[in-house]
Amino acid sequence: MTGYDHKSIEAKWSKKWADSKIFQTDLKSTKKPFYNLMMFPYPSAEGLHIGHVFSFGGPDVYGHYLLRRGYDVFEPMGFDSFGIHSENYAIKKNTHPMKLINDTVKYFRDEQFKRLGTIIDWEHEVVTSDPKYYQWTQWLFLQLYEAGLAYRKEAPAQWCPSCLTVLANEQVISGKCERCGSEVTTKTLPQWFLKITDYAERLLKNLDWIDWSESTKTMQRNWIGKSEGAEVAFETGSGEGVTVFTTRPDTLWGATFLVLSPEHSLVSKLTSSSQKAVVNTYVSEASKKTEIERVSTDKEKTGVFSGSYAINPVNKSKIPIWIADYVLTGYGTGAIMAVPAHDVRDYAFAKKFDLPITAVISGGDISKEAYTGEGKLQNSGEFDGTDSNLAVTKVTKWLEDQGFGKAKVTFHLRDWLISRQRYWGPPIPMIYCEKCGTVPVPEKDLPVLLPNLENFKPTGTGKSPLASDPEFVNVACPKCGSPAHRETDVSDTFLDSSWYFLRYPSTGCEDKPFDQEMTKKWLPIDFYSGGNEHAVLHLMYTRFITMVLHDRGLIDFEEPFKKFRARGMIVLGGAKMSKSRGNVVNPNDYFDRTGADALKMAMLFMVPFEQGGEFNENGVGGVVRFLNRVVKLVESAKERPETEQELTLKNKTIKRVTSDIEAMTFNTAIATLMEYANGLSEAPQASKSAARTLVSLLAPFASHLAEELWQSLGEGFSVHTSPWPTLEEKYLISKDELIVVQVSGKLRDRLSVPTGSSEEEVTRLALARPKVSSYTKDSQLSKTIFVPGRLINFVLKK
RNA sequence: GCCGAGGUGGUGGAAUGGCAGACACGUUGGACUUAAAAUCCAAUGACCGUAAGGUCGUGCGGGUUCGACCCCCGCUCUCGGCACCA
Repeated sequence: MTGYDHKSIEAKWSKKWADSKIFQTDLKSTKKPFYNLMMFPYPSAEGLHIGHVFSFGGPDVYGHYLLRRGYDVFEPMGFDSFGIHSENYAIKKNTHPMKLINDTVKYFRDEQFKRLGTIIDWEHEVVTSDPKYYQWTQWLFLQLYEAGLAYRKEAPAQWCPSCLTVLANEQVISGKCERCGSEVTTKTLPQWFLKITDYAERLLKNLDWIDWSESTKTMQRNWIGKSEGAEVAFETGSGEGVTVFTTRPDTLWGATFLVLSPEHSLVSKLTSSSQKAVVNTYVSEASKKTEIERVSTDKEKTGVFSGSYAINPVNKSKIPIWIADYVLTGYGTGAIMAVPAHDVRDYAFAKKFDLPITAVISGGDISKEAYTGEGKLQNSGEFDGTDSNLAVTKVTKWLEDQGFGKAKVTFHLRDWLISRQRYWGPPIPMIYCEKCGTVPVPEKDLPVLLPNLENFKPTGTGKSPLASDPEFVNVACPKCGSPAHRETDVSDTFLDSSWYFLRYPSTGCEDKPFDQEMTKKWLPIDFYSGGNEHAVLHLMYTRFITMVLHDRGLIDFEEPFKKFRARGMIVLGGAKMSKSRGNVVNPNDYFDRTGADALKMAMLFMVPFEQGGEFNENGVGGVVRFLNRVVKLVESAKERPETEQELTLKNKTIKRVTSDIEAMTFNTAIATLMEYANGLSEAPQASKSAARTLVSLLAPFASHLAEELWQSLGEGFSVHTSPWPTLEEKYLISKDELIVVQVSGKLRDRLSVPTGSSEEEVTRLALARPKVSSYTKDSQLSKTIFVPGRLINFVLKK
């Protein structure tokens, strides 16, 4: 395919841009700061694939656009280089991650990123595995510890048998490891947790006002999973009370047995001697099951009788206590009151073990199935006849008065488990001393350097490879000086990325994680974009960390990202691109064959940015053809006044492209540019003025080519000499007879407007007009003008 | 099961309640060429018709409206998230 010489043009301009530092923002002197952030990648084996061109290209177009609107745009980039992804790749390559990471970062940055034509400011690069960075990740951990938000607990945790480490709740998807897809099992180890649950209510509440993609907010809301109900205490014969959580206190009179999870702390105490053997067997078997086996809904319920009984406080009936793994340890109190008549799970359990079922809500037929709908209470003492939906609050209040229980809010969100029994991460900066107990590493001793271990592979024993290095482990206690040992687990990669956006403006800072002045000036982030696969991972963690730093008085905002938009994903063969699936498309081929400009534009033209979709290389040729046509059009442009047709088209184009870029609908922005070029091509020669506008509007998308074309039309870098075009004249009504048919939806009205009226005039006339009910069937063309608060629809009559 | 987003030509996708299918891809025909590629021009939702023109068309069934891809009700399918969360 012949055409413009993309190779030399792109090489020429990326060099000139780099040499002149044109896209480096002077962070101190800026007047109109705009922090444009994209989720940074982890530099693993595959390199950037074509999906990255899409996900980085889109927000970068926005950055280019803002520059031309006069903003000082800061668009940094970095690498999330710690973590299991990178470590696993090193293992596969039989290299050491410390060596490997430099090569991969270099490849990503120099061979791939820098060819894209972005406005990324590489002077502020952040690499999370750099001690200069992770020193502050460790500092962050100490901050959390000081705030009482980091604690160590021996607890059963979700263990990935392939990654050989425990995982946070968020990193287990349908019982499988988020990273490798293995079914997780349970392992009990001492673990460090961060108390994100303390922030559950705030994390939920702020979702009401932050400007984020609705899809992301919904996922977070569901994940936080607030449910309101009551805690009720049941007495047992042994003197140990069992507290349960329920969202249906109105069904309390129908509770015919209690169920404890196998890990519940009272299991052994409440097991009678005759049941001991059975219970022990059941509990140990439950612990061996994988998460998948335990939670699969279609599996038959299992359980054993503990041998003891509890008293239902509301009707004093004696009910048996069972142990079953359909009750989860980590949710609520780990124990439930079973109301088989009105809960499908309890119903199935009661049927299987032949336990009594008592209906306490009218409606439904409990001989067939559980009735979970609404109705009137029955068999419920003084509450008989009350509507069940009203009874929830009434009974809760009554329980409080009687001292049986209290209102309680429970969240699905669990504390964030950050311990990883792996090598490639920042060591958790804690020391265990026999005399002083758990002692944090003093800030002055940071970073706790990750030792260069030859044998860094995961052990699978539940201990990190760091435990095998005596030089690392043995340390003097910072408090008393006596022999002590270090924590040997490293922290979760998501802790690294939970604060990286704070570091970018302050990368030079040696003595603190982020500079106060810079942070005030540049944060919170004006615009952030990335994938929804991080909705409950990275995006939840960053919000939590930001709130903590805010509460500690270190920053003055509590939400890190003013605006967030989730981009769609580019898939191939219906699947996410990954090396293991063998469906990775490398952009470098296209850089050589068609140029980065064409590739980036083609990707953005292919599918709506927030939706994503299937990669199809057929579209790339179309964009190349378009760019070639633009080159010809600009080359043949003539110095002459713009025609009326050119003017009208220009106004329409500027309007549309501007609003499309702001709405991240790049596909329609590009279509509009194509229409503009097509329209200008109708005349033998376009005017130079029109050509300039076209090039200016094209610049964010095909930056190298536009720069080259701009040179042929004028002087200097386009970013300085080609501001974003604005509508020079008001949107004029081109020809006579305009009729308004509709104002604000239902109202119907008609009026003629003189030729040459501006938007304002038409609007004023329309609003001043009393409404008339009439309708023209011969109305042919229409256009809409937006006036604050009202939509006015004009129909042009032929 | 629950929550969310969707269903429009051969394909990707456009359309504040107002000409459905913008813009592309593909296909077909034509021009240029010894030929091909590239490029340019034309056609391209389906059906009927030589044509002018007509009929039907946005997952299915209803409704609101002068007018519905768009709003409302009920279904259905696809994709994403959550899931024995009490």
